[in-house]
Amino acid sequence: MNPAQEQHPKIRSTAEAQRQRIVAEAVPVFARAGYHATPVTEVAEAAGVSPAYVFRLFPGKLGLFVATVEHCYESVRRALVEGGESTGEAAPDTVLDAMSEAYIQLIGDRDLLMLQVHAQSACDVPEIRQAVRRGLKDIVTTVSETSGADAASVQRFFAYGQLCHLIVQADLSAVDAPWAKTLSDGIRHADDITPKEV
Amino acid sequence: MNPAQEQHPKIRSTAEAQRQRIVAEAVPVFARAGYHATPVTEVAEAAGVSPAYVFRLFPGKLGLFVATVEHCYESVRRALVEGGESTGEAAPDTVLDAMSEAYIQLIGDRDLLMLQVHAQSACDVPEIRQAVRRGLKDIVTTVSETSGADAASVQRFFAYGQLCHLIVQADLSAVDAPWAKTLSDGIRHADDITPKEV
DNA sequence: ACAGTTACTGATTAGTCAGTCACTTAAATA
DNA sequence: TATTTAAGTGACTGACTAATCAGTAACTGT
Repeated sequence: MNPAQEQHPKIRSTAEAQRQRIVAEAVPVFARAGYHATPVTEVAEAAGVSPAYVFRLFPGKLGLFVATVEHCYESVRRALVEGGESTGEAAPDTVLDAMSEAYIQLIGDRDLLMLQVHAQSACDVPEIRQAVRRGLKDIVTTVSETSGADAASVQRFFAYGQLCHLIVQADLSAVDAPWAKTLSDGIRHADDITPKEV
Repeated sequence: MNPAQEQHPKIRSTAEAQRQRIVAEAVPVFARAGYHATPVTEVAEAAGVSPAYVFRLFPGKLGLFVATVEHCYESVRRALVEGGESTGEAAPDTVLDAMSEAYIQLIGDRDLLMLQVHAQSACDVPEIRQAVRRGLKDIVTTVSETSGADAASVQRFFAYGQLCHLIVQADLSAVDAPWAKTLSDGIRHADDITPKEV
C-alpha cells in the first residue's frame, strides 16, 4: 500500500512527511520511559496528531518504535562521522578521540543516548533486537572505517560509550560522591548545573 | 490449585521467608522483560503464590521490583568479591582481572546482567533510580577497595562491564559477523552454542 | 463542477493489569 | 477447648491502552 510518492515536494503535508515528522517527535517521548512504558497517545500528542492517525501511518506501536530507533541510530552515526571528519586526515587514535568527544557531546540532550538504552533493554522483542543489531552494525562499521583504528580500540570506544549510557541513565552528574566521580571522571560533560541529589 | 509446593504441603512459612523466596524467584522473571513489561502475576506464578499475596507482602509492584534489584546487586557484589579474593594478595590489576573474569562468568546465566540492565533503563522511576545508585555505590566501592586499583582502572572495569551488558542484551554471541566480533572479542564466553541468527 | 483520492479524527472496543477486600484456613496461645 | 493471630486466596474493580472503523474535511486531476 505504498506506491510511488516522491515526485515534486508538495506544499500539503503528505503521509510520508508526517511519518518522518512523527518519528522525530517520538525520539524525546520514547527516550523518557522507553517502549513499554510509553503509550502511543503521548507520541501523538507531542506530534499534534490523533492517536488513530499514528496507527494508520505505522504498523502498530512496535513499527513506530522501530522506526524511531532507526532514526536515532542514524542521527548518532552522523554525529560521529562529523566529529571524526573534523580532524581531517589524522592518526586513528586521534580520530577516535574526536569521535569520543562527539559522543560525549550527545550527553547534552540525553535523548539519543536514552533511546538507545531503551531500545537495548527492549531487545526481548525480536523486531527491536534486530533494529538494535542493524544500528550497532552501522555504527561499528562507520567508526572502524572512518577512524581506521584496530578492533581493540574500537571495542574500547564502545565500552566507554556504554559507560556514558549508565552515567546518563542514573544521572550520576547529580551525585556528588567519590564512587560517582570514579565512574564519570573525564566523561562528565560541562553542563553540571543539575541540583545535587542523594 | 498450585502443585508447585514442597514435601509437606501443610506447613506454612513465615511472611519474611516468603518475601525472600519470592524475591529470588522474581530475578529471572523480571530479567526477561523488565519492570514495565512484566506483570506481577508472572512473578506470583513463578513463586507459586497468588498475586494477591505478593501485593500483601510487598508495597506494590514497585516495592517488589526494588527489592529484587537490591537482591541482584548484592549477588553481583558477592560474585565479584569471591572472584577477587581467589587471587589472594596480588597486584591491583591482577585482582581486577580476576574480577573481570568473574563478571564474564555471570554472562552464563544472563539473569543478573539483564536485571541490572532493566533496572538502569527504568531509572525514570525515582525509587528505581535510587536503588540503582545504591547498588552501584556498593559495587564500585567494593571493587575499588578489594582490588586496590586506581580510579581509572576501576572506571575501565565498569566500562567493559557495561559492554558485557550490551553483548548480552543484543545477544551478540548469536551474531556471526565482524562487527559483532569486534565488540565481543575477549568477552565472549565459552558457551557459544546458541544457533546463529541474522 | 464533480468525482476520486488522501489526510485526518471521534468514538468505541476488547483486553490487560495494579491493587483491594472479604473471606478461609492453619498455627499459636490461653 | 476457645480465642487470637497470621498465612494465604478468589473474585472483583477501576484505570489504562493498543488497535479499529466509519466517517468528514481537504486537496487533486479532469
